[in-house]
Amino acid sequence: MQQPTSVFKLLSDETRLRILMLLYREPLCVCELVGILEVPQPRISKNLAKLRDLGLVEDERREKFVFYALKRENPLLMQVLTTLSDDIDQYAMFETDYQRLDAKEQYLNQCQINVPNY
Amino acid sequence: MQQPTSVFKLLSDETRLRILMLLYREPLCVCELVGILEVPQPRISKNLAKLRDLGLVEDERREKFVFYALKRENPLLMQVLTTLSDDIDQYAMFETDYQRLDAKEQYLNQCQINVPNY
DNA sequence: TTCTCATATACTCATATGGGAATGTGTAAA
DNA sequence: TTTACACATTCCCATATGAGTATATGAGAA
Repeated sequence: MQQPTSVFKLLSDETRLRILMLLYREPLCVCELVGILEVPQPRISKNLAKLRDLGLVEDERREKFVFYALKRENPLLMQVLTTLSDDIDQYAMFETDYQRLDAKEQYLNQCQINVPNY
Repeated sequence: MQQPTSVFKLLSDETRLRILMLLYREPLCVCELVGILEVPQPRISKNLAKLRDLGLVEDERREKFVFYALKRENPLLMQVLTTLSDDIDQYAMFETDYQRLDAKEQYLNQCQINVPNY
C-alpha cells in the first residue's frame, strides 16, 4: 500500500488529477487524454508514468495505442475520486472534462481510434 | 472553497498530514503538537501557517498558548481525514501519533499546559 | 520594566517539481 | 524497408518546496 502522502502528492497536480478523474470513468488511451484535456502529449505521458510508477494506474498496449486504466485497489484514492465525482458540479474544470469525455469523438484530433469492447 | 489540488498539496507533506490528523481529534496548541510529534517548533509553526493560509485550520490565543483547531467546512478534507481515521491501523505513524495524543501529558516537555474546558 | 516562555518569522540552502522542445522507440501499414 | 503515427524519454530551465538556525514578537510573571 502506498503512503498517503505519496498519493496526495500525485493528486496535488492539476494535470494528474484531471487524468485520474477521467480514468475513474473509463480506461482511455494517451491520444484520447490529449484530445479531451487539450494538454501537450509529453506532459500527459510523463504524468501517466508517475501515476503508473506508484501503481495508481496500469497500461496495456492495443495495436498502436496504449490504454491506461485506473487500478481500483487503493481505498484512499477511490474514496477521494468518488467524493470528487459525487460533487462534480462543485468543480467546474472536472465537470467540463466529463462533458468532453461524454462527447470525446469530437475532441480526437488526428487520432481516430476505434477499439471495440474493451 | 479551496481548489482540490491546493488541499492535496497540503496533505502531501508528512508533517502537515500528521498535524491535521491530530487536530481531527481535538484542538491542540503548538507546544502540544511539538511534544506529540517530536518535531522542531519552527517546522510546526510554519506548517500550521500554511494550513491556516488556506483556511483549513484556525488559531486562537489563550493566555500564552495558541490553539489550533481544524475548520470542518471542507467536505473533501473531512472525507479524507475520516477515511484515514477509520483505517488508522493501516497507517502505523498516524496510529502511533493517536496513541501519544491519548497520553499526551507525558510528552509535553517543558511546557505544561492546563487550559480547561475548551 | 525586566525576565521567561510560547510562538512566529527571516534568512539561507539543498532539493524537488513541472514543463517545453526536441528526439527516441515501437508498431502497423504501404 | 520505408513511412506514418502513437507514445515515451531526454535535456534543460525556472520555480517551488521544506528544513534548520537564528532571531523577532508577544503575553504574562516577577
